[in-house]
Amino acid sequence: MSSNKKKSNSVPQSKNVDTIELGILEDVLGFHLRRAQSANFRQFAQHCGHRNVSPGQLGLLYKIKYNPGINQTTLAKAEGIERSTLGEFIDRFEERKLVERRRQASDRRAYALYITKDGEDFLQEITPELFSSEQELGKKLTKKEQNTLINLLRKLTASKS
Amino acid sequence: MSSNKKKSNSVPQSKNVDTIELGILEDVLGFHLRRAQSANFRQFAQHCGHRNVSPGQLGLLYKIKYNPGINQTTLAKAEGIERSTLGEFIDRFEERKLVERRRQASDRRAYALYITKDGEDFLQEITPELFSSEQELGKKLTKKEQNTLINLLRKLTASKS
DNA sequence: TATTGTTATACTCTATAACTATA
DNA sequence: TATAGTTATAGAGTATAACAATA
Repeated sequence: MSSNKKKSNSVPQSKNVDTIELGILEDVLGFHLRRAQSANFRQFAQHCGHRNVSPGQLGLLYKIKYNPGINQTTLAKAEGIERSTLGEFIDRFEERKLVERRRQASDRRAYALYITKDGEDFLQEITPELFSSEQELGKKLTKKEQNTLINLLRKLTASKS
Repeated sequence: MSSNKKKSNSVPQSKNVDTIELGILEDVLGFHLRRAQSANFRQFAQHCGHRNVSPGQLGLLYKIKYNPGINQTTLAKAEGIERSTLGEFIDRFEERKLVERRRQASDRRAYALYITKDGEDFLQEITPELFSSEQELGKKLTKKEQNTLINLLRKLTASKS
């Protein structure tokens, strides 16, 4: 190593992640939402990753649990995804015996979706882990701030103004 | 259609998206973050979609602009993605002449990244469209609420407690 | 040996379009 | 004709592992 280069310099060789300049992004809500979502994903993976579901999949399971008999088109709309996309998720849930499709006499085109016993057990097991993930995610905020945040996000996405 | 079925019923055939039960999800921050992010993505697509960049890509472009000479490993860490993933984004930016890789005499393994003139122009054009997207995203909140929301998200993701 | 970046590969999430069965 | 769901296909974003060049 030549003498005019120092390995330990007061200026770090690579900028610290904490000190990267964000410029205009600093005031862009969408940017902060993405970043928060990313943090959430990380916590979720850490606490619930071993269950082999994504946050989105878990959301679907809860929605099926709380809306028994819902059909795929309705659920897809509620999730903001295409029917074809949802169908594949339901396929995988069915393979894992977490969800059941039942044909309806009233409309034999549609499936009514139900959480199975295994699905209920699965949710029972993952729920405390989800709460751990939530706690870790929100640990830099007071309880009051967490409530404020959730309320603002609810208001942001409310379909009725 | 048999007489014991009514087409127009007081109960809608498919549940309204607004009325789907969320149960426990109602109080899960991660769920609301995902939903807000999804709303953001929709607004972004509507206002900036014709520019052929995703919110994540645009974030990278701004970061390169505001951190000229940053290297790929540092940028990847700041973005929370793998070097290999980032490399592909930079490839595409370079093909579009938005970003330039320059070899450094000081460390010939690394590239220093710079926004090009075309990249600057691109950002200049898209920025007002991003602001429109932001405005639409935040329109259900007062200006004060928007500020509160951003501050809470900043606090949530702050690396220093 | 360690680090920067690339390449090859694969998986998940997503959409679009064309299709079948049913209404 | 319209709707519920499936299938085939494609593209974006992501990661892992192995590699070359350089430190």
